[in-house]
Amino acid sequence: MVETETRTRLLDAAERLFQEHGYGAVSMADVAAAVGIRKASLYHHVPGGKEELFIEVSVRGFARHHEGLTAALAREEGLEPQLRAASRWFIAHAPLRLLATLQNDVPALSPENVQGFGSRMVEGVWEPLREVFVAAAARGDVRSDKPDTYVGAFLSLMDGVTYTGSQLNLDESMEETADDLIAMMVRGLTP
Amino acid sequence: MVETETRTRLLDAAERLFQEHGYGAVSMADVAAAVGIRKASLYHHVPGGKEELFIEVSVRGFARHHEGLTAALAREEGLEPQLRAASRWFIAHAPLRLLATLQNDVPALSPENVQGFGSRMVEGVWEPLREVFVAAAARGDVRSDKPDTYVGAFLSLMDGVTYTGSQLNLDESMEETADDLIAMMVRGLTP
DNA sequence: GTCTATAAAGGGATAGAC
DNA sequence: GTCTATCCCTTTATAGAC
Repeated sequence: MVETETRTRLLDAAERLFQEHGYGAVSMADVAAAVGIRKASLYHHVPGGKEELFIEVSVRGFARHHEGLTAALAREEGLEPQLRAASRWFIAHAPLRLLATLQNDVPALSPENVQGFGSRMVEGVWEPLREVFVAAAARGDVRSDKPDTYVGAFLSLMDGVTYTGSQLNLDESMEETADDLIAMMVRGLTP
Repeated sequence: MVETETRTRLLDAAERLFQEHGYGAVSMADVAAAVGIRKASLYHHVPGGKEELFIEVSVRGFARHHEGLTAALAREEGLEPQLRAASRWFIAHAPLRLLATLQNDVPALSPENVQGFGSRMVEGVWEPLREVFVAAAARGDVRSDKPDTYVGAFLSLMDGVTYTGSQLNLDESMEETADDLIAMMVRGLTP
């Protein structure tokens, strides 16, 4: 799988479209138009067609998330600072669309690709965050030790932030909203 | 808009399918098969076609949410009990799919229907929950008064619970997970 | 109210010339 | 590597008989 210049542009364009509209709503013609070539030419770079294109883009994206998230988390200490760092990473690479992708796009894939997608997602974003909550629990910073529940919660909240932030523009920035939610997670709404 | 018997069965079947697979993934043939009639016959009951069907189902669903949610909230006092009651309502009528619907399905609708969908959603689920947080703030039960942020947070968390709960089965029930998340929201992760 | 038949459009994918 | 042309299938929706 050689990485030619056009192929990279193709993946970039497809990634942007999939992220903005979702897998099902993007046609190969849309991708081709974004790259500036004809639909049929896409199949030279991605013989497996649309599904391969989506998987390719997803794998690349999760690898980037793994790298960036891990680095961002390593720079901070303590639960709240680490979650804030993670939020900044997600906001800078928004929108996450994790729930929507899992519910709408993934079921359309072949079983092997569903599995591949899932494991890449776990490695790329779930595991790094899981370690944050596990470490916090080990320090006695969290009341009950349910790291997976909390990772799910954090990702749901980030999904919500990047969506509502980009749509209804409240008078807060996404970063401020994220900080509010993280404060809520860590310290609670009760004064 | 007379409510014949078949029409109701049609709406019920469509609602189940849309909720399970999303608007885009459900074809009129799927709906027809679920009802037990031919595709073309659907257009007798819903002349506006697929989009009208989706709107009809959504409006009915949000009205039901408004009724049930309001009643459930009125039975409880205090932030945490009210949120637990709301979670029970959503779990019993799962899955919510709110984020996925907003991101994947709604953009495919006509502008008027987008607006209609949005306002029904606000009236049906957002407003009732908003009042909970407003009241809690008035009682001094929440640190900072950002009801909309918290409604968004709560709904994101509920979306996550009903999804992960129905997929990866952790050893907890959806209700238990919801209680964990509500405790997190209200009292925070810090011991 | 439900049916068969069919139109019309769009989607993914391939063949083969250049 | 990219093009034009085309195939094949699915989907929404309509026409008109019963």
